[in-house]
Amino acid sequence: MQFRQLEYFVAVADEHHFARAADKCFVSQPALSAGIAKLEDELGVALINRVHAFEGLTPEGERLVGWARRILAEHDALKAEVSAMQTGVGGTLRLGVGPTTAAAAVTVIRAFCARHPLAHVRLSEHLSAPELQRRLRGFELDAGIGYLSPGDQDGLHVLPLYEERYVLAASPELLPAGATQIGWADAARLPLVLLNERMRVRQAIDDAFAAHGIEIDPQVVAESVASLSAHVHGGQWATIGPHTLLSDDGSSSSGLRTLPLVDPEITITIVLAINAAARDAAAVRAFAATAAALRLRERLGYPRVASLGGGPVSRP
Amino acid sequence: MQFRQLEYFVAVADEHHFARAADKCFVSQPALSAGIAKLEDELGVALINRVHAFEGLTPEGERLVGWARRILAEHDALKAEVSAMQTGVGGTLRLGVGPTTAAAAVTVIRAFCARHPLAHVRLSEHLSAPELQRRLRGFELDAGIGYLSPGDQDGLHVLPLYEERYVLAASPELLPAGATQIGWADAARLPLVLLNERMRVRQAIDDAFAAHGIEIDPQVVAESVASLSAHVHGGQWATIGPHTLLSDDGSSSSGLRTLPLVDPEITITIVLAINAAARDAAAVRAFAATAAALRLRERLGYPRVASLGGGPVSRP
DNA sequence: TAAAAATACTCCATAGGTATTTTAT
DNA sequence: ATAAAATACCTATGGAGTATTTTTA
Repeated sequence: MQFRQLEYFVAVADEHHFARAADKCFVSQPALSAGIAKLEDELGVALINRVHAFEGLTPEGERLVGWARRILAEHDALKAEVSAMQTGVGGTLRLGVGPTTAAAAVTVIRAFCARHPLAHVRLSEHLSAPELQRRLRGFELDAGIGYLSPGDQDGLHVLPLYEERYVLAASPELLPAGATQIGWADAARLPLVLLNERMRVRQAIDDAFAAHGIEIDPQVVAESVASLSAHVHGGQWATIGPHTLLSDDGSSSSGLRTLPLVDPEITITIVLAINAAARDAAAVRAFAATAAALRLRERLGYPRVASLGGGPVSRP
Repeated sequence: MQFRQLEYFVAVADEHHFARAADKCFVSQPALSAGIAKLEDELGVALINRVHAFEGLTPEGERLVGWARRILAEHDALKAEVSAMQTGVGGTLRLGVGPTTAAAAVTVIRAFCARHPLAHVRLSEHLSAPELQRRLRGFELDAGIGYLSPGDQDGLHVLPLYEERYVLAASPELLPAGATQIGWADAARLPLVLLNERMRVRQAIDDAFAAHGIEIDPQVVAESVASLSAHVHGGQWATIGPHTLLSDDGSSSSGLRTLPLVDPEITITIVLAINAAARDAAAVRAFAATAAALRLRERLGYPRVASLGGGPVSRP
């Protein structure tokens, strides 16, 4: 068995196509076919169903591709360990982030890259919590930032980063004059644009409404925070989202107001999650250390100072 | 980089000798030397200090040998996964056990081998708690049974197995007639043979004595439970140890008596520990599942039925 | 016909063998 | 002299290339 053959196998599993996989591996198609055949021969089991075209992995292949990814990830980690000892932490960290965690991710990535100039980060964004977990467990990602319910932490290392608070954002004219906060029942009476029901944020919001016996039916259902912002800035809708994304930071001071939602105040803990088997890799250790040192709970805590501009403000 | 080269490197790290390492790998000494040289060349770093004989690993080698062991372990795990799917769980599980956990180990191993006839177990015995941890973390062992203090569990998966209770064992003539238990202060007045101070068991015993302001100075200090038994069966000494090893099970009914030690009763939790990165291997999963299913806490609980013979007794 | 994978075949890089040398104890 | 590792040199396995075939859509 060779590392090369495992790469071929994983490439085919990813590309669903022998010739494309071969391109990705910078070898000819017959070379890749031969490599896969050799691997199957050595293991004594078919990995890929193919009659005259790719038709998916066999059950054995499905199981083994995870091991192949793991071994390749640790092969990379070994090589990265050498350069980490010689020229500092380098290599590429594959980071997945949840749909509403951009602020935290940016903060950590900025610090990480500043401290480790040779390191690179490859971002996978807009990952739902289950997808984030799947990719972490399958060694497709090195680390992830997002929601993770306590029951989903098996096999992962979890470092809590900060608590996400929920706020309502809208043009001032939609809101009661002079209000400094708003209850869920009042929020339900506004024309709302919300994320779709598959997102963890939305589920938390629905739960908060449900606690008041309210079933919400937003006028607009969106798929990204950018879309939320666009709708809200038009002035016709209000939205609900994490304070890290909706609080006015001065850069887009279009007269938008944000009010903390109360009764109840809901929070979601945003964590850094790492596959337990991958945490020893140099870049992963460094990323986790950076994230821990940032004390995001203080930097991204609510309430933050609005209209000061210039990003997060650290408070004693 | 090839798996073979990593094997060569690990073999040299283990054997401290190129020719012996080559034997272990079933290749000629020059082939092994060339393989190591190739690996060092590819990584761009010296792994082994040698002028005209082996002189230890370089700092880089020291760090990388752990990665090499890990990758090789997972290489084995991948191959084992195939046979596990085809012919059931097989391969060899490298199990480390602490100095006084034979009873638990035997019980689990018996069940594991019965359920998975193709699987083999390679035992490393008499491992101190720190050594057990070191080998688990260094991928030299797949699983371990022993003591593990809560602070030492980072990077390991821990499954509590049962509570070890401490008893005093001696010939009846050394003990107060009719006693059903004995206090630490009374135990201190007997001629004692104990394990040495480096063993976790002994430390717990010393702590219990210390709670009464007693500093113990046993007449005999031994290194194995077998030695304890031999001394105690001679009739001149009493000893203190875990109930699983000292309680009379009928097979050696030489008139020995065991009394539970009280004031205080001390217990130590015996756990199954697994490297977090190794727990997905088929044999390791199977071993952990077997151990969990055994409900050792009930089977090895104290007090157990003495003088019935025939091993552990399960109680409702 | 076009597209996808396997087959045929050639080539050469390299892992591994044996024999020998180098160097230190 | 002995032991340990490196070097020299040879062999052959097999990985990778190009060209081609096979098979289905």
